[in-house]
Amino acid sequence: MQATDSDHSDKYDLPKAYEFTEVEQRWYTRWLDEKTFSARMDEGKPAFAIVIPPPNVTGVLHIGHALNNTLQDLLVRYHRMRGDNTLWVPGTDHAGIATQNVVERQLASEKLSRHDLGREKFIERVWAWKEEKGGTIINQLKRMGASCDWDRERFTMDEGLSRAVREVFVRLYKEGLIYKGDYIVNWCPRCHTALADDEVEHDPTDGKLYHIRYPYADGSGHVVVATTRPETMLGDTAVAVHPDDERYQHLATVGISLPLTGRTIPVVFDHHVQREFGTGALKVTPAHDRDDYEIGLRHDLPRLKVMDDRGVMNEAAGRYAGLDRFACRKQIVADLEEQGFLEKIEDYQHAVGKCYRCSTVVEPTTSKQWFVSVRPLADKAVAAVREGRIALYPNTWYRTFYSWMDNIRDWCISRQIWWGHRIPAWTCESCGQMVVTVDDPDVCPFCGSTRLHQENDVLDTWFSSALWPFSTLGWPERTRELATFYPTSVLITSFDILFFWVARMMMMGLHFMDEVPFRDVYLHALVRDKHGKKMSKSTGNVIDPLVMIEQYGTDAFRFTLTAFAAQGREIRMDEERIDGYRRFINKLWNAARFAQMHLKEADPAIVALAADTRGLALAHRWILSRINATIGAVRAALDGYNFNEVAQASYQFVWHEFCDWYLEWIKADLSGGDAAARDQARAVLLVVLEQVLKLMHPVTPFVTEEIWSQLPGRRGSIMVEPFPETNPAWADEEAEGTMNLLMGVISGLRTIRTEAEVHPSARIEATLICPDPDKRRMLNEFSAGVQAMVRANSLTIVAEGTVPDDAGHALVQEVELVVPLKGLIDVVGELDKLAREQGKLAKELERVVAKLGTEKFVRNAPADVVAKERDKEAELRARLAKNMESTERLSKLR
RNA sequence: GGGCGAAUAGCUCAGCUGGGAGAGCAUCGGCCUUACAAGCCGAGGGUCACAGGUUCGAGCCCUGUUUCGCCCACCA
Repeated sequence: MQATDSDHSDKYDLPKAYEFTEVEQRWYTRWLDEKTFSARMDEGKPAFAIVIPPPNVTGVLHIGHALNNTLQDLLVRYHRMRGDNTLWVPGTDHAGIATQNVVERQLASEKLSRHDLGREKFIERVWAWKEEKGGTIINQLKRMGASCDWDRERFTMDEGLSRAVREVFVRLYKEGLIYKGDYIVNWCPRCHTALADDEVEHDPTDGKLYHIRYPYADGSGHVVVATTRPETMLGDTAVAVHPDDERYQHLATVGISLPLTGRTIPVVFDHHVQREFGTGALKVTPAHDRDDYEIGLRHDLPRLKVMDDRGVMNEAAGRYAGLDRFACRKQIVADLEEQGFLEKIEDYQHAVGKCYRCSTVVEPTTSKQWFVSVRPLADKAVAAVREGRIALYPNTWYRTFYSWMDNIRDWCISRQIWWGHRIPAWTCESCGQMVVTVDDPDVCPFCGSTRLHQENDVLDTWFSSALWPFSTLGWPERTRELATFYPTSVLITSFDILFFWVARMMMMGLHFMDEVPFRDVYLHALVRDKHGKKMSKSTGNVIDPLVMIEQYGTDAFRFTLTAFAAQGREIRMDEERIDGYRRFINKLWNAARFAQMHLKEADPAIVALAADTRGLALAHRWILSRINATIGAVRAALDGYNFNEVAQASYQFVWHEFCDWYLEWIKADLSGGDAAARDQARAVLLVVLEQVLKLMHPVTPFVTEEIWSQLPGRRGSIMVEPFPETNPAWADEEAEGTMNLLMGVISGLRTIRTEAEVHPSARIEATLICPDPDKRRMLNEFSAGVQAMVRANSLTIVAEGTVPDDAGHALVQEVELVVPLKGLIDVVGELDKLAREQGKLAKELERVVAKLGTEKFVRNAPADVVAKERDKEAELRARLAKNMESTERLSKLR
């Protein structure tokens, strides 16, 4: 350990401040060397498996990944310690369009395009990129402390997974669940590919609404249609109106003369048309608009494509051919204007679909694409969720899940890019048959021709990730891993890919494995900045996990993420909180340092002393009872995915119970002359510290491992220690009750000291007036402890007495605290405080009395609630009386 | 248009099946009390968005309203 001399003192073996950087590197390396993360394939034990949501191979770790992987690691470490047969499968996704874009940008800087290289060379180039740069995010996950079984790392395009993709494609095709069809899709003219519906983002955009006169074919008048995209009128093949719209009934036989082209198109009647919008007449362009496409189907309208793949007008656009779609729009508007067809132009805000990768305005267009018929697959997924075979956390997602699944459309799986799984379908150029096989065919099975041409398209990236839970375990082979770990236990992911990914894994898993892919789905929140804004580079509010790790340490960062991970939709990350938890980690470190100072010479055998709980002194029984409660709370929180409560419970215990009270209380025993008391304190201190470390290990693996390794006794990794279990012998209500009284008295006396501005190092004399004999006995028994904690020279405990005029005074659990303070009392301030307190007490008492006076309350409320109210009344009356006494007493001093 | 979520201390958030409003940070006062000044001891601070309702009792359940955020959707 490299620490400066000033950080050390001879007394301690540990440096004064926790040096996380060195500790983290040292331990992670060692864990890897010792293969502590590897699944032990111990089939006799319950299996616990998680597959990582594979980050894009192009990715760099952002705070969402950090959260996602912290929560997974938390569960994995927890279950590993519980002795489960635990596996966490890591890996990355080939991320078709994203990765292709990265490499294309690289090429562009060399003034090349992928077409200059050709398909094969280009793909080689992408692989080369992947080998060189693709490991970034994996290394970053390691910095987070992720305990994945790295020997099992997978990539969606590695050999086994590619095999699984082909297998699935072929089977679905043979079952008739994959088909190729002419369909309207979202086309990105820049990426040159079709996009799935959910790959299109709709941004509100300021545009124009053009009102155009469409003359009747017989010249008897015109109808006005409104459109935001006038260039598409070249592809209009009808005008639609609502069937019940009386204004247009006469048009059934007339027809429309399409401006600028003179083509005659029919008027059709369709319920889709909103009568209230504009003039209630809608131009129909089946080849370039999704709704119009549907209308076209219903009325058997021709589909006239007027643009090509690049968004440039084609020959069907007549004299507009060759113009870019937006240039064409201008020209059309100018021409309409000139020829008197333009009625008006309005400013108009509407949602424009944009490519999620490059933000180019998407062009709906018809083309040949491959689809999965999802209905039958979706039904299985819905059934599994309805029957509780898959549970969603938080449960608010059920409704959303069902409504999405009910409205699901066929999934367009073909992409016109090169990087990805090329569709395993060949067309025979001799006989025209389609051949779909897992292995590349040499000859056409229909005619024996060798002239086979494979589809150019690749599959949507999500197609391979939909198979992830079983493809990573070796499917289609029937591996031991599959038998052992499928279905996986839980999927932890962000809710924004519930439909992209989670739902599709359910469909594929149920279809091919005949079993759910995971039993639980935990959807965590999106991380935003502390004002609730999305983090983005342009806003400059990005919190970079690696910077946080360097600045505050991985454990502090992980603890923060855990503390924020309540079951909600958003997390507002505040860097100050990370700093706060860094202090917490340091606090734990120093508590351990203190313990170490007293334990390093201790014989590990003393631990046996802690087993006889009845023989232990109060503070020890109390802390064991508290750690026991904390263990229960942490386990329950982990089992219910209430991660924030895991953090909350450990924080509260470590800082405010273990450090603030217990360590202070046992200091006297640890360094006092009573050997028996000292050994007992050492024993319980060690036991509790061990429990704390194990309990916190899943959240803060590094610091706990480091401290663990320094404790007396021969020790292996804390990672494989059994996770703490509640112990009924530790639960001790009596000890807790007594300690609560003592802590209350101590706090009360400290308050009196502070308010009278008694110097912290000055000693006081105190008297406790305690009518209750039981409490009096307790106070007498632990008087030495109380005196030490409040720096009192003497503590007199009496059954009754009067309070001198010139004394600090308080009432705690029916014990009066009296501290004579000659001339130190701020009489005016005290009176003021008493008056305020009196007001509060009186008001509260009034409420309680009224409540108890209500017959219905006494009759209807449970007995314990009523009893509680009665106790409260008595207590309030007593406190009020004491308050008045004090007021009277102090008034005399004024 | 439909759906979902949020609104609690100055800030960021907990508050699980209804039974005396909590934490961290920030603020104020006092302390280098030998584990930790990255600390310790103490104090102040809230009409639980608003209006109704159910109930003996509501931050929590119901209805409506406002503000903010997100998702879905075929108003060109």
